[in-house]
Amino acid sequence: MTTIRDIARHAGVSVTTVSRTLREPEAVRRDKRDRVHAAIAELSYVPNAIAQQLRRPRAEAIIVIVPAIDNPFFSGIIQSIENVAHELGYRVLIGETQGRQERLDHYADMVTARLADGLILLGSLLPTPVRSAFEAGRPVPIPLVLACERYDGLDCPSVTIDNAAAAEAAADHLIRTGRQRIATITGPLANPLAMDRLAGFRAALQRAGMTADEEAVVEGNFSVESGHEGMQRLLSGPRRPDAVFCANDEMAIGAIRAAVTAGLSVPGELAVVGFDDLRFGAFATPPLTTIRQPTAGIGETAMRMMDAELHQRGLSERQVVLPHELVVRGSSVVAA
Amino acid sequence: MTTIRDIARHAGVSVTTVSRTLREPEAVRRDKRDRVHAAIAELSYVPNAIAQQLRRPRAEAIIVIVPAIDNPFFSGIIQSIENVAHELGYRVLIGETQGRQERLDHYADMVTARLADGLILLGSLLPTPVRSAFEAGRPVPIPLVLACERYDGLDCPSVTIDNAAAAEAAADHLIRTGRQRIATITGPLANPLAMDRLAGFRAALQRAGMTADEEAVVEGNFSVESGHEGMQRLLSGPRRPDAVFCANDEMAIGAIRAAVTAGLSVPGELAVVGFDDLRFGAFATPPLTTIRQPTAGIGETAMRMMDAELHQRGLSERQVVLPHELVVRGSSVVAA
DNA sequence: TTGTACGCGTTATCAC
DNA sequence: GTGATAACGCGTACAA
Repeated sequence: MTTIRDIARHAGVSVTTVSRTLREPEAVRRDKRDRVHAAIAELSYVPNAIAQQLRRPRAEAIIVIVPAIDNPFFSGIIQSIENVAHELGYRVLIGETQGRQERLDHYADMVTARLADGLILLGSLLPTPVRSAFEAGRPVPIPLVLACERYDGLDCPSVTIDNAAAAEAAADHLIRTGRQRIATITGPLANPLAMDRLAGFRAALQRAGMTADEEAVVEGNFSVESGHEGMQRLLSGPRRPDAVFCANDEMAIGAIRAAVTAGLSVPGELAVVGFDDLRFGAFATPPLTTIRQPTAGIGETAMRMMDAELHQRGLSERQVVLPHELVVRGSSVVAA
Repeated sequence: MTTIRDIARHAGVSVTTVSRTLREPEAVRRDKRDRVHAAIAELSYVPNAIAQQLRRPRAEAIIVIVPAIDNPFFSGIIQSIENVAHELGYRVLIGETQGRQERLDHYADMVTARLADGLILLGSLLPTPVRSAFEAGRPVPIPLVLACERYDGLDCPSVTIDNAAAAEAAADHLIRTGRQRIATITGPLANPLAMDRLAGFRAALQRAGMTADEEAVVEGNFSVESGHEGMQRLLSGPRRPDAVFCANDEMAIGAIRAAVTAGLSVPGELAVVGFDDLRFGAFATPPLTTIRQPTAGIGETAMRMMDAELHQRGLSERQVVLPHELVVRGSSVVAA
C-alpha cells in the first residue's frame, strides 16, 4: 500500500507538501506541485479515507434506512435524497432492514462509530438506542430524520404527508362517485401511518352518514399478496363491497387481481383506489386510481433537514407536512 | 466523545486492558473486567470504528452497485446477498448509479480508500479504474464480482444465467403455441445481456424457419414506459404481431397496457412473454408468462465468491452459470 | 513557501 | 496478567 510518505519521498518533498498539494494546491509552488502529481500518478496513490476520517469531524456520508428495498415506493424518495446529497457533498449508503431490529441497529452503530454522519429513516422502526432514549425522556442520541413516518413526542425532524387527510380524500372520491358499500384493506395496524390512513377512511364514511362495518375492514401488510388475500376475504363476506380503498398500491394491484379472477369487472362492479402512485400503477389493467405522494419533495426535504441537523443550524420547521394529490384513473371510474 | 483512554482512566487500568477486555475477555482478570464494563456503561463508550479500521486489514463491508434501485428485479438478488453477507460477517451497503459513471466511480473509490472491501456489480457499467486496467491488459485493481452481466475477457468472478438460451426458450414457447408473427422489444443494445437475449430470440425463430423482419424488433430500455412505446410502434407497423417477447417484465407490463388500450385481447390476439419473473408479474392482468431467474442463487453465489476473493481462496469455478425456468401464465396462452 | 513533529483512537508487541 | 509504547496514515500547528 502506498502512503503519503512514499509520495513525499518519491517527489523529494515533505508529507505536508503532498497533503497541501491535494487540499489547497494554490499554496504550493508550481514545480513541487508537479513533482507531487507525477509521483502520485507513478505510484498510483489513493489517500486512505479511513485515516482521513480519523482527522475529520464528519464522514460526509449518510445512511438511508429502508424496510424493504423491493417496495418501489421508496425508490423515488431515495433517488431524490441521492440527488440532493450529492449536491451537498455527501455519499449515500442504503441499508435494508427487512423489518429486523438487529439490522437496523447495525446501521445505527455505523453512525455512533463515525462511519456515517446520520440516519434517514423511511420505515417505522426506531434504532434501539433511539427508542430507549425516547422512553427515558432523553434527547435523540444520533442525527436522525424521519421521512414518511411520524412519532408523536419524538423530537426529531420529520417530513410526511397528512395520511389521514389523504385517505379521507380517497374515500370521498369513492363516495362521490356513488359507491355504496366501501371496504378497505389497511396496512399493518401496529404502524402509525397505517392507522392514520384507516382513521381518515373512517372519518370520510362517517361524514357521509355511512358506517364501515367491521367485516369491511381487513388488515393487510402492504404486500401484493396480502392485497390479494384481503380482497378474497372481502368477496367471500356477506355483503360484497362495490369499492375498496387499499392503503397502498401494491395491495391494490393484488386486490384487482383477486377481483378479476373472481369474475368481477373493475371498475364496473368494484372500484379500487390505491395509495402511493407507484410507477407501475399507471400501467396496470385497469390503470390505478391512487393518492400521489410527493416523493421528490419528501426526499429533498429530508436530506436538507439532515444537512441542517449536522451543521447545527436551527430548522425553521422541524415537522414538515407536504401536500398529496388524488390521481383518478380507470380503476375507480367507468370510462365516459 | 469518550475514548478508550477515558475508560482506562475511569476504571483505573491501562488502555491495553480495556482493549483486551473487549477483544479477548478470558485473558483479563475478573475484577478488572467488571470495572471496565462498568466504566463503559457509565460513560456510554462506543469504540470508534474508524480508528479500529486503521489497524485492521479489512472493513468487513461490501458495496452492492445497482443501476436503478426502482428496478424490482435487483431486489431479490440484493436480499439474498444481504442474508449471506450477514452470515459471513459483512455489512452490506447499497449504491445506486442511475447509469452515471461518476457515481459508480465514487463507490469504487470507497474500496480503494478502504472504506469497503469489494464491489458486487449488478449492472453493466464498469468503474473507470477497472475499465482502463482491462483495456491495458492489467489485472482488475479491486475485488470485484459480476452478477447478472458478463464481460468477455474480463478476469473476474461472475454469476449469470444463460440469457441467450433463456430467450430462446421464451421464443420457442411462443412458436410451439402457434404464434406466427413474433416480435420482440429488446433492452438497450449497448448492453451485452440485452444482446444475448436478442440473439437467443433470433436463433429460435431461425430454427423454426421463421425470420424476424426488422420492423418486428424494437429497442427499449427496460422501463415500463419504453415497453409501452415499443408496443405502440409495433402495433402501428404494417404487419401486426400476434406475439411479443419483451426482454424484461417491466417492458412486458407496458406492452400489455398498450395492447389493451389499443383494443387487443391478451393473450387472444397478442401473446406476451416477459423476463425476470418480478413479484408483480403474477398479479398483472393477465398474469405474465416469463423467464424466472434464480435471484436467490445469484445473490448467494455472488456473495460467496466475493468472500472467497477477499480471502484469496481460489475459486473452483470463476464463471458460474445458473439455471433459468420458463413460467407459463395467462399472458401467453388462452385458458383451457 | 516548506518541513518537523504531534495527535487522532485503536490494536499489537514486548517487557515486566 | 498487565502496562508502556510503537505503529496505522493522515492533517495541521508551529517553527523555520
